Amino acid sequence: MQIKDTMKGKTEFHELHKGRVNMFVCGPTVYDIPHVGNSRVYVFFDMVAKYLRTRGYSVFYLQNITDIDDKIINRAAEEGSDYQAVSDRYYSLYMDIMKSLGIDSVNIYARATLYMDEIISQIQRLQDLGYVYATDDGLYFRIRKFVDYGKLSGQDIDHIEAGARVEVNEKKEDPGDFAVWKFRKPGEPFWNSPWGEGRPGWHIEDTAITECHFGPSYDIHGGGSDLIFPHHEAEIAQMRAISGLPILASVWMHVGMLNINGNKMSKSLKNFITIDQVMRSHSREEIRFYFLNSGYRSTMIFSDAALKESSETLKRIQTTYDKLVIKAGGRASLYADRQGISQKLQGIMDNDFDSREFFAEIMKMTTEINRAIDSMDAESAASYLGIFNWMNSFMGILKEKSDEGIPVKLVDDLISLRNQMRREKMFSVSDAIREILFRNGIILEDREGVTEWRRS
RNA sequence: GGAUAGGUGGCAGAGCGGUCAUGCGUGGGACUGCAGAUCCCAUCUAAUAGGGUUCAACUCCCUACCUAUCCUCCA
Repeated sequence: MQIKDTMKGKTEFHELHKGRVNMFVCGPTVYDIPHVGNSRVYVFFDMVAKYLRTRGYSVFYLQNITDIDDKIINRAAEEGSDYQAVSDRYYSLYMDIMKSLGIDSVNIYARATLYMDEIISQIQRLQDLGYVYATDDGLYFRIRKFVDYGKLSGQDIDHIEAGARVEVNEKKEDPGDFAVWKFRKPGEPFWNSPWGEGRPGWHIEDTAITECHFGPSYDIHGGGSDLIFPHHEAEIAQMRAISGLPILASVWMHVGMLNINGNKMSKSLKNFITIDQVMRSHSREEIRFYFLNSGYRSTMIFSDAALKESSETLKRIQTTYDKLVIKAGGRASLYADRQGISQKLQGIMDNDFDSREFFAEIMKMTTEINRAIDSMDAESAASYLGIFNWMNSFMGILKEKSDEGIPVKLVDDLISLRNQMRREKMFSVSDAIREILFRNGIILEDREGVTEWRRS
């Protein structure tokens, strides 16, 4: 398998422990409703985890939940409740949304506040090694002591414009130094530590969590491309300072942003559309396909038109799939892929999860199937169906229709009655039968003198 | 100012040193009592501009211009 690493470019993937992939993806800060842009990252890595599993890897997918942070505290203050009420509410909302997007590949959602001992232990070790110093408002990491700081993002510390966005804190040794522990301010939640009451910095949560589950290094680290600097640089600096190892993660994968009207969709710009809003008018499958049918690293332009367009495309795949189900009598065969199509598709996916190219190939296959379906035997249909099912096991873009509803025998009988009416040119009756079946979830299609049907 | 990723047909969007994906849209055709679905054909001699390398560049190199993201809140 080849995976494109943010720093090294496309490289052959070698897992650290044979057959095992430890993957960590930056999860949300639970202070608000997730928006569409956030969802893209989680849908993508859900696919990655599932695909790697179909390739035989035992994947441990770990995601953090930042449940203590300035924004959570601010939110709690705004609404006059406490931070736990806020983080609990948005955590469970996040989980609901993940569920409705079909994201079920994560092994552990790790809440930062449950790892306070590990966080304090990391800070302690960093301090013992001389990487951390105290000011009157917190403990900071000396970025200049860690020589590789900036390597991931290609940044040169001396060219970083201090205060480009955030006010310079004069008490720090270097404007780039970041907090690993923030001392308690009046009214804020706090934990005890050897340095006094306070709470952890943002970056230390993740390294504490990953060290706890994976140790000092692991295979894949994923997240949105806006986290490359400084968040992921900080993680690398913290963990490698402690471990002395040459890497934190073997591969760094970053998913592109979602743009809306020429700008990044973000909470601070207030130009975001929440995912539950989109889910009101689009199915889980449509949303997943929309994200997955594009290169994961590119910026995506979000619009209703684009979403609608990709839904049209998906409908073609779904319709073909439904026809195959009927043709194959529901029997799928994974081992009858005589043309080696799934092998070809796998080769495409093995090339840095090239889902865009993958779907281009799926569309070609769809056209071929549609061309041949009328004269296709059940065995071939079952073989194609096997490919679709395999694809769906990691893409999650097809609805599997249940056999519930009107029994097949009754449908067949009604169709022959309707066709008799048609022969007798009693079209009002035949159309009425079609309409009744439609209202009961059966779509009829007359082709080449034969009436085919499928469940809607 | 620095860093990163890009600029492809009406639109969205890949890959690739020669054969120019894929989808959507639009127009036409086939099949149909109608509808739907599907197939076929067309839209297509697409590549920000200017240089260079090459037998050959959309693909590699250089310059300019433009866009997005990051420069310590962000997925």
